[in-house]
Amino acid sequence: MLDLGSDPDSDCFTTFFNTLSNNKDNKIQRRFTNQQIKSLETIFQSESKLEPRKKLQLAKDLGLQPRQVAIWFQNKRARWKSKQLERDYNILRANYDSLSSKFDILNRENQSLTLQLQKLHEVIDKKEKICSTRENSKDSTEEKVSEKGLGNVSDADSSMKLEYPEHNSSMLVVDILDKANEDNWEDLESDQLLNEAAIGDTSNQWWDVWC
DNA sequence: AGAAGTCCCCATTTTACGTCA
DNA sequence: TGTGACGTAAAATGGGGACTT
Repeated sequence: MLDLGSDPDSDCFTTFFNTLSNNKDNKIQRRFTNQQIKSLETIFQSESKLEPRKKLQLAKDLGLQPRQVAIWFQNKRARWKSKQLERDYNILRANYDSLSSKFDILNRENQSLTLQLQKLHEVIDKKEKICSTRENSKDSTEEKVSEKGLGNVSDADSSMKLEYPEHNSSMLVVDILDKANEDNWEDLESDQLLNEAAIGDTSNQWWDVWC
């Protein structure tokens, strides 16, 4: 290997070296000059495939064999394709990461909502049992009063009225459901609903006024 | 229809050259 | 400072498919 100690990127060096190689081995030059590369790159930017006539003209202009020009364009297309593949991969990877992140957020939200729903079902069941017990006990008392001749009580009066007292700090579950039934229910944030339902305030729960 | 020529793509090899111990 | 091993990019090769004549 010749080491001339000069800038290997300079045209002078390359030309000189190629000349040496040509004279020594009587072969065509192996490395193209910077000027040749520049011309080839410029044309490649506008057309990645060369027409035969243009190829011959370009080879003549650059002092190369037409076959060399054709090979250069083939290799250049391969290199460009490889780079493009890398760019596409990076774009797809970024999109995937973004979607994956969103999926994780939605998944966690879904788990949280499922848990909250389960708790609500448990509370409803519990309260319904309590209501049922109280109603039975009230009915038996009224039967006793009626037997003592205090008058008949109409069904309407005896039926339990579901009255909601004013409750500023919490939203009733029916309100939540009404809200969810609106057209824009998708806009409701789960956190908002949970906050409005005052799940965390055990001293003043909406289900305390259920009966 | 099929043989010959040409071009291109693709995988692979060869070569040039920089870096580092 | 010289040198050989190694890695990498570029140039070249060869096989095979598609197309034209």
